[in-house]
Amino acid sequence: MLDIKFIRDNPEIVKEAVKNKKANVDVDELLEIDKKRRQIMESSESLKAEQNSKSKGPQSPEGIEELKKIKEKFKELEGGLTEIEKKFHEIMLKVPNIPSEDTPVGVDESGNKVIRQVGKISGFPFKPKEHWELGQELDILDSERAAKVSGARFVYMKGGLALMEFALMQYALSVLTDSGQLKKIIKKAKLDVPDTPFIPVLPPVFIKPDVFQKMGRLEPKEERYHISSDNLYLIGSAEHTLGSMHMDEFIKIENLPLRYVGFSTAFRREAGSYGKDMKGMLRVHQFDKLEMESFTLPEDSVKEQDFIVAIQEYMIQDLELPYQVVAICSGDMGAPDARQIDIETWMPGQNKYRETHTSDLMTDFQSRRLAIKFKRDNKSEFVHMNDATAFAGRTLIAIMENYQTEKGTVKIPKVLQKYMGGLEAIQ
RNA sequence: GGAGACGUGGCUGAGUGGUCUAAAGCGGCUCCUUGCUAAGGAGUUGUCCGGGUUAAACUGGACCGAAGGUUCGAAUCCUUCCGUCUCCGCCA
Repeated sequence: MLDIKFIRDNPEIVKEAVKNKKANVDVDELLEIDKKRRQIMESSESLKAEQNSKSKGPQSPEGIEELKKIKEKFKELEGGLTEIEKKFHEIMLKVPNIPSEDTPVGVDESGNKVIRQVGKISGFPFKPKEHWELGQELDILDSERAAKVSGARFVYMKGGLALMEFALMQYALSVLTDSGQLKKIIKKAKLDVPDTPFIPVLPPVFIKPDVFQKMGRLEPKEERYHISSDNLYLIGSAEHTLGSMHMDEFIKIENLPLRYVGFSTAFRREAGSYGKDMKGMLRVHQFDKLEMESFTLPEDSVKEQDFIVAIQEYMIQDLELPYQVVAICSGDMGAPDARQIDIETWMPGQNKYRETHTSDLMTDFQSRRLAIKFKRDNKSEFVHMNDATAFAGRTLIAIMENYQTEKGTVKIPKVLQKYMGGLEAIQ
């Protein structure tokens, strides 16, 4: 949510953002409703002030009659106010965040800009297979039985693949929780951010509807799993319950930046992607993800995102995977984002870069709805929030396809071997 | 899931229809005194939404777990929900 004062003072900037983000919001209507809302508020509040001052202590019968009249008038005004506030709030929730200045303007993914490509795409002396072929042949990925038991877009991950997921997560945790390694990353990327380690968290995977709404992640609802018996949603990312963890709290300024790394299963209905990426585990209803979430001072949030991207790149480089960094354009980014940067990792089987990581700079868009603040010079301000993928299941696809051999086996990246009992290949 | 108790400011805790503009204590902050691993005194104290202001000052309203309701008037009465605790049951 944006600050209504900001919208009042900068209607053109907001209109531009609405247009570039393809949001369906009438800013002029919003401002008109805001004006009306404040008018009603003023008259209803002064009426209430009158009522308050007159209703002190026991009343004479005439006094009660007079107060009854004030009450009736007040109720009438208040009814109108409730209605208009509801409308006001509805539109406010739809206003998207303002894209950062360096966000490319564009209507869809064709407007995204590749910032850099890193790592050499290695040629194979044979035709590289797709991950689902490798997985099936090595008996580490079973979609057929998963379909039988759970339906389409589910998988069983088995044997070396199951082990590799845990290895990947453990490797990432070892980097993110170690200030020494973070310091190295900061130095290498020439950044000026503290080396505060990420606090590991295993968050809940259920979330209440109102909290989901405040995170700006409830929509599109068709994408969410809803448990009607308890009116709860399944999260689509650990971000959803990590970001809302400090809802309605003041974070002490000396605790900023506050960084978390959360592991959870992510649930996605994948509505609207019928027939797309049906094979294997690229697009599934359920996958595991390690997610970074950080709360910072407003002036630090952009470098925080740069830092987070540097961490992502550092770890992908450690896995020796070729990738590209992509600035997502206004029309393709999420409504709560100010700046979205994706990392696409090379997948030789598909002969394409595919999205494996994303990084979202939310500025105060979420914290304003969630009321997450800090105090500075006796004033309260909203924190800024960043969230980003550390690793998700898709990275395993990139590893399988890049590390495959002619015999159809999959070698294990060096940095992961120690987390897999020294295993060097899945065969 | 069953039975019972409870939810008040940063914390402890009083308040069962009007004097609550929420007592008192602790903590925090500011100043004073004293003089040294400390003590004492005075003052101050939250959040949100309006108005006002360059910014403040100032000012109106709301907030006692949440949402509704009763009443001229609700922390206090009623309803629903959420949460916490105790006991029982079930259980990785």
